[in-house]
This record gives sequence, C-alpha cells and structure tokens, in this order.
Amino acid sequence: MEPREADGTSRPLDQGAGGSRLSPAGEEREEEMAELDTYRHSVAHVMAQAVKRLFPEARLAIGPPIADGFYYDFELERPLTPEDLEAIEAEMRSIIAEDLPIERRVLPRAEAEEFFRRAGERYKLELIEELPEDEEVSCYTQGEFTDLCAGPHLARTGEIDPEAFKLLNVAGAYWRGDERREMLQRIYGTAFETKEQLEAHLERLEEAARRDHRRLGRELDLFSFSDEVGAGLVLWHPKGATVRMLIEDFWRRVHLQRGYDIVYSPHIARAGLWKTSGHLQWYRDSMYSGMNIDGVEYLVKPMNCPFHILMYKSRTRSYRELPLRWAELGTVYRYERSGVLHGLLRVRGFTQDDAHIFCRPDQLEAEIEGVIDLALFLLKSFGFDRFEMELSLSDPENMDKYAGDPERWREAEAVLEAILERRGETYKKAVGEAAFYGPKIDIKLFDALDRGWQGPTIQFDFNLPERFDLTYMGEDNLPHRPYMVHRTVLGAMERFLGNLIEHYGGAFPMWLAPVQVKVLPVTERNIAYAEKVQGRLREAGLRVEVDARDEKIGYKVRQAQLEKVPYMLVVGNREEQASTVAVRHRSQGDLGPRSLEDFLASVSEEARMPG
RNA sequence: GCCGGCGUAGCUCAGUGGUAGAGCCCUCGAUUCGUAAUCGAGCGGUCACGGGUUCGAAUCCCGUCGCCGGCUCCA
Repeated sequence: MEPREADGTSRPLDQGAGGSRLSPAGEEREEEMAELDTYRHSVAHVMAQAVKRLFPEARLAIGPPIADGFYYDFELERPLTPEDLEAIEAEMRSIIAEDLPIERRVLPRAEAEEFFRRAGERYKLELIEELPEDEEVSCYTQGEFTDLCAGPHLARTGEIDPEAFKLLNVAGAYWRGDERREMLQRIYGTAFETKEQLEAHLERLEEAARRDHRRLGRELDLFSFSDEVGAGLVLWHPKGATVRMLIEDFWRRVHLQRGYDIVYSPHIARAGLWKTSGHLQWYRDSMYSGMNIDGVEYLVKPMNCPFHILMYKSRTRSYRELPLRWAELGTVYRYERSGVLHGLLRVRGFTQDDAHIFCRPDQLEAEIEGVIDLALFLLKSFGFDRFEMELSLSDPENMDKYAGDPERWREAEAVLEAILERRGETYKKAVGEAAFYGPKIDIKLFDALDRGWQGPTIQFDFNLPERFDLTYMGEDNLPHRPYMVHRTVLGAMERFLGNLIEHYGGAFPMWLAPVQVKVLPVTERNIAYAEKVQGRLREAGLRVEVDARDEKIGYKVRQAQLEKVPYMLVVGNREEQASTVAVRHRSQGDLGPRSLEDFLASVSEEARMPG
C-alpha cells in the first residue's frame, strides 16, 4: 500500500533541478553550503552599503546569511516601504557594477571601538564589547563602507550576480531578539549564484503560497475563522471535519491496536486542581481566566494531564496492571499572544492527540520504543518520510533547576539515549534543553516542500507524579513511584491538518479525500443514472457527490479538478446504455470507460485506511 | 504583546473628499451539451466596528477588533 499516490498535485516537488539546500547531504554539500553562505553574506553587506548610501543616518545591527538567503537589521528614522526596497536593490546593482574590492582588516580592539564610536554605530560597539578578550576584531571594507564582521567574504562586489538576488520583505525585529530592547527594521532577501537558481527559488516560494493551508482551507471549503467567534478559534466545515474525523478514526484504531486505552476528560476543573498540578504557578499566563460556579472557581484546561492523573489515582494501582497507556483527543485552550496566531498552525483552542503512559522503571525502555514505533508508523501513513530527532537533556551543571531526583534523571536520560543509539537513529543532543520536569525526545518531520515541522514529542515527567503523589503497589507490597511519560504524535489536530494540507497541496490521498468520487452526468437525462451510481458507491463505503447542475461537462470537470477530487465519473448516454462509467483521475486524466464494479474493485485498495 | 502593512459583496479586487463598481460564487431563464469556464437576467455592501474633522467621509484623524509579514513565545 502506497500512502502517497503517484499524483502530480500531491507529489513532492522535484528537489534535484532547483538546487535545493536540503538535497542529499554530504561533505561536498556542506562545502557548497559554506560557499553559498559566504556569497549571501557578501550580498547582505552590499545591501547594508546601499542602505547607508540612501539612508546615511541608518545604524547597522547584524546581517547574517540564513537558510534561503540573508537579512540585515537596521535602525532607521522612518519605516521602509516596498518602493524603498526597489531603490535599495537598484543601488545594490550599482555597487556590484562598481566591482569594489572587499578587504579584510584586523584591528586592535581599541581602534575598532574608536572607529565605530565615531561612526555612531552603537550596535556594532555593543558587539565588539561582547567579543571574548582573546578574539581578534576584524572588519571588512568595500569602497566607503566598513562593517564589523568575522567573514569570510567574496573578494569583490563584482562577483555577485546582479540578477540573482532579490529583496523580499521588511519586518520588525528586536535587537538581539530581546523583546525588551529596541525594535529594528529587518530586510529579508534571497540570493543565489545564478539567475536560474534564484528563479527556481522564487518558483518554490510561489508553490508554497499556492499550498498555503489558509488559502486551501477556503478554496476547498475545509475550515474558516470568524471575527464574531474570535481569533484563533477554528470552525471546521463538513469537508475539513471529514478529513479530521478520518484521521481521528485512524488514530484511535492504531492506538487500540498498540495497547492504548481511550479516555475522555472535561474541559474545566476547579482551580485547586491546577494549583496542585503546578499550572497556576508555571502556566497561568497561558490560561484563560476562570468562571465562578456555585461560588467555586473553575478554569478551562490548557492540558489534559491532571485529569489522567486523577483517573490513575481513582484507586490503588498494582505493579501488575502497569503499563497504563491512556490516550485522549483532548481539546485544550491556551492564551496565545495576538501576533503569533497563524491559520491552523497556531490557534487558541486545539485538540491534542495526547497520551500518558504510567509504567514501572523496568518497562520504560519498551514503552519509549513503542512510542517511537507508533509515531513513525503514523507519520509514514500520512506520507511523511523524512525525520530528524532531538534528545533534550538536563544541564548537569544546574541540576537544582530540575524537578525530581537527579539519579532518576540520569537513568531516564540513559534509557532515551540507549534507545536512539540501538535504533541507529541519527539525532542531535541538546544539553540543557530538557523541560524542568523531564528530558524528552522531539521528532521533526519534513513535508513535500522539505520544510521542517515539530512533530511527535515524548516527554518524561518527574514533576506531576510527585505533586500528585502517584504510587503503585510493588511485588514487595510497598508503594512505588511510577514513571510518567507524556507524548503526542500528531501534536494537535489543527496544526497537523495545517501541515497535512500543505504537504499534500490540498490533494488528499484517496483514503483521506473528503469527496473521493464525483459523478458528473453529461445532461439532465443522465442524472437518475448518476444517482444510481452514487448509491452503489456509497453502499461500498465511498464518499460520493453528484454534480447535477445544468452545466456543460467541461465545466463540471473543471470544478471537480479544482476541488482536487481523486476520481470523476462522467456518465452520459453511452455509459448509461452500457452500464459503465467513464473514469477520470485528477492527475492521470481520462482513463476510459469501465463497469462500475471494475471501478470499485480498482479503487477499493487505495480508498482503505492504512494499517 | 512589539514593529510595519492591510481591512470595500461569500471569494478575488477596482474605486483618494461629492449618487458604491467588476469578475467569480449564488438564484432564475434559455440551452441538453462528452473530459479544466454556454449565454442572458437577477440577488448581494452599516465600505470591519466606534468616535472625530467636514456642507459632505469608503476616502482625512483617533481608538478598538481582525488579518498579513516578521520578532518574541509555543501543540
């Protein structure tokens, strides 16, 4: 069974031709990347020089190369407009035409400080002050422009292809990324060594825009937002709800197959529960204000864990019944600052595919292993096939900032690492990145456009079992503290659907398509036959619509194509007489007439839920 | 939350101080048609919301809400 069909609209873009940065890695590749970074860094300098020529009062902050280009931050007297960007681009081209040599110079620290102080470049001064004492201070000069910079750079501005860069947008950015500090203006740009590569990159950006889930959500009638409801609160339309329901059904089935039990919990709980769990202390900023019920304060849940813990505590637990794996599609509400909301990817009310595993220490390894297997299986079923893993550990220098016994931390971290090693996973260790309550494994997934997304996360929790005094009776007839693992695979239904829509470009594979088949009668004389066809297909479990509108067949085909329906069945007099359907696939085109039963047989496999 | 931009019909967008427009969608009529747009008519707007300036505001000013690009933060 092929989770992703061979289908022009849902296939990943061909990354080879465009020179994508994420094509097969290797040392050569890395060298090329370093070269491209140098090139882009020099383009950033040329841009800064152009900005200084046009806005002499501009103060320079920093301007590094980034994944697909570069940026440079400036302090300016007025906001930049799109017209300014054009003028800056034009000035950049003339700087390139001047073919200025780019010269590196190492300065004594005091001299460098003096230079930038005289130039009024206070951000540069701050950077110099923060350089370690033993590090040399280097500057790069091209023409009248000098910038503090470690380099390296191109030898001359003329090495830049004047047709192979583009300034994209301007945005606000805090100095040093600190929201308490100055707001600067950041100009983003992209640059390549050839015009063709730039054009290929711009084409990828357009493709990403075409796949934007917010746009597809409207075009395909999947979901909407309403000012009258409020920001960050999703309205799932029938088609979007169908996809979500299918994912949830699949999710439930897979979890049941793997020994999970499904639970449900309420949306609100008394403030006391959130006090016990520590949420009021650590998480109150993300929680909505409470409501008074019969004189008692209740709060809307931002997480599901406390409920699962109370279920655990509803009676004495035996070592014999562990592990307990309790999963819930739990809808939570969290306050998000207004500026961060983004379609389905960042909302204020969302449904997590949450689960908590309570187990004995000796079961930990198998449980973690099981979660990783489950996560990879689920994601592969949705056509994701590239992942990166990260192991977030405690900071051994600062063990006092973590909840729980350091000995248990060491054990748990060793288990996580051993599992990743044994599986032969490549992963990155992030020391000091653990949550205060436990270490974790994060899995990042890459979509059809090779963009990375935070996916499954497996987190230890040394905090809640203590706070709620969770125990189980051991073989020794003494109470023991269970291990608790919090994990999510899809993250949240909203965010996952957003990713999935973009991954498939809206062309869902057959098993997820909200409408799998559209029957298109050629004239109104064929409507009755079309409805008969629909009835038979529905009986077989397919999701089928009939387009009975008084329109020409080309119009109906076009509509169905735009709706990205996998199969169109054209039925006219010929089909009606022969009891057939003329099959058209959304990407393969006209497949010719078949009997209805043949058609059913040919699609039943791809229509079936994986697993 | 912060910086900047934006908000006109369900959607995409014209309209810059003087009677609110187009295409698509939808409805109706004609048409009965063979694989990406048949023709015609009609419906549809508190110009996001509130306040102000003005003889007069979609247009200028202030505030609120929402959206977009980022920053910061996160499932």
